[in-house]
Amino acid sequence: MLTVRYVDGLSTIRTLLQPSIVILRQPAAPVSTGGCEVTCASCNLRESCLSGGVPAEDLERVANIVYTRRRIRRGEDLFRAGDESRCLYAIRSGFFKTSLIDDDGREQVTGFFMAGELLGMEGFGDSGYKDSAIALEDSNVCVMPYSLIEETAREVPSLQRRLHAMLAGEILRGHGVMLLLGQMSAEARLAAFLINLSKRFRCRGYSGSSFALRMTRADIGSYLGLKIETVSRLFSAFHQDGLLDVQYRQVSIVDIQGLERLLAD
Amino acid sequence: MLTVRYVDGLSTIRTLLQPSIVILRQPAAPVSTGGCEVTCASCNLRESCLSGGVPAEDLERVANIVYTRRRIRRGEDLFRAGDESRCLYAIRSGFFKTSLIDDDGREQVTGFFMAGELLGMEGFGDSGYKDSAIALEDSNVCVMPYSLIEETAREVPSLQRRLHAMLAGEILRGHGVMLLLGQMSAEARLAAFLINLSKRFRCRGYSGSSFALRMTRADIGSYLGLKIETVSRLFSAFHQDGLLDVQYRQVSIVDIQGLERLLAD
DNA sequence: CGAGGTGTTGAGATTTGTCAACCTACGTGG
DNA sequence: CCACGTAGGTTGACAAATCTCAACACCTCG
Repeated sequence: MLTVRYVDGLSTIRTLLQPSIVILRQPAAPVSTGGCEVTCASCNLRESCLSGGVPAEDLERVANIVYTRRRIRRGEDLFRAGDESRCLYAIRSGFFKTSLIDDDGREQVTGFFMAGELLGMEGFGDSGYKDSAIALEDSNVCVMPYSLIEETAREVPSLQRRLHAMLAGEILRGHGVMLLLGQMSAEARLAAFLINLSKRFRCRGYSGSSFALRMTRADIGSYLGLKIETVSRLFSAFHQDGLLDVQYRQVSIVDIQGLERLLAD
Repeated sequence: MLTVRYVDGLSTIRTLLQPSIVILRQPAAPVSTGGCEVTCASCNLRESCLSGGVPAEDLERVANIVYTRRRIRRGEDLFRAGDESRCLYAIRSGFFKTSLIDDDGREQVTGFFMAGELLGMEGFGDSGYKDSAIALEDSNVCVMPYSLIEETAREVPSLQRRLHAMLAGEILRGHGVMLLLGQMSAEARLAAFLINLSKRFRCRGYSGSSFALRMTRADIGSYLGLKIETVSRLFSAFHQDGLLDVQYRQVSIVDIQGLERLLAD
């Protein structure tokens, strides 16, 4: 069974649809979003998204994978551990965190995701989601059922390659976080985190030196394996050392090279 | 370009082959390994491997993905960061670690892999391997070029599903390690590690309570984000607390429930 | 405009790391 | 087959990093 949720006004409604065959019959015409037609071909996030590297002639087939779009308000979840929905999500706008909660109630934030990035890759396969994705600001996503992706990937090799590359990239990102958590000092972890955010904002055309953090100190701490007091103290220390200006969530990187030097610790 | 290595006697020879077209022409008949014909259908690791869940009628097609087999001696690498070989490996026998080395020379062991498990999933996609896989004992692997896997996956949906499930599973495994590194005490990390090893040995028909560690304390420490002295002290403490018997690499779990209680710390 | 969530700072405790000495097993070569 | 060298493993004393607990400040949102 495939569960698709959509947001209708204030309430999140879960609707149980027929399995894939129904979805495969969807005409999948460009979905109108507030009167503005959007397809992959006209999306400025195309290259960083699932359609990246897919030649123009296959773009329409890829665009048809987008079964619908969803708006998620800040604080709401896109999916949650145990959900039966079997979809991949492309972030059109907004910001998310994903996290895993273990039997003893400990939360590990496993990643932060922004526009053009994919969410829900870990749910591919039989077992459904084991983690949750929560919007840290009002967001829009393209909803792509696994079944449709797989059907299309069988017929469009460039999409298949891209999908595999994205999955492999997510595995590698995980390895990088392991290295961060396993080998780096608290100072180096926060520096790496800020440098990474900075780069990702810059790639999207935003300022890489001045940005607002979308997450709390608790989220940062969980992601970096540190307590919030430690995170807070490190922000203060970086500020004192002239590496950045911080005012709550507003961060301006003053000395990026200074931050990079900290990575070695 | 696709690089395939094979072991011939004592030396590892790198042979540059033509790209995928050559490989696709391989007859891929059952490869003889020391006089014993092996295919996926007759392999007792089939269900945990890439062919898991693939119905009998498709098994031959999946078996044909195995381009060759390789023997890796203890200490040798199966692949290394920067290698151009683009293959997935199924471990037929033996034991491996994978690790990532950063610019400052820090090594993070990202996983330990045993018979029936896949290696090299993170290399799918364009960028090649960024990490290395090193044999911790003499090992045998099935070599499956990505190009062949992808071609077959387009035609055999059950294989495609399985592949995606394996990739997603590897992403999730990474999230679990993040939780371990980010939230758990040293004690809990080692306990979790031993419990995990125990389960995996048991699944393979070996004793889950008594086994030989294939890796050094340094490998364990790197994987768990701890120094070797800490790992060593924890082994001694577990021994003193009657949780296990340890003699260097030989471990016998005496009180598995006691170990499980430690997970909460 | 007030309450609760979020963030900061300090003092002291705890965990883990560092450095150093030493022990043990293994495998290599004589 | 034995001896020896070396890699791997253990233990202790001490240092350092990070956490804990507690008090308080700020800011945002209803």
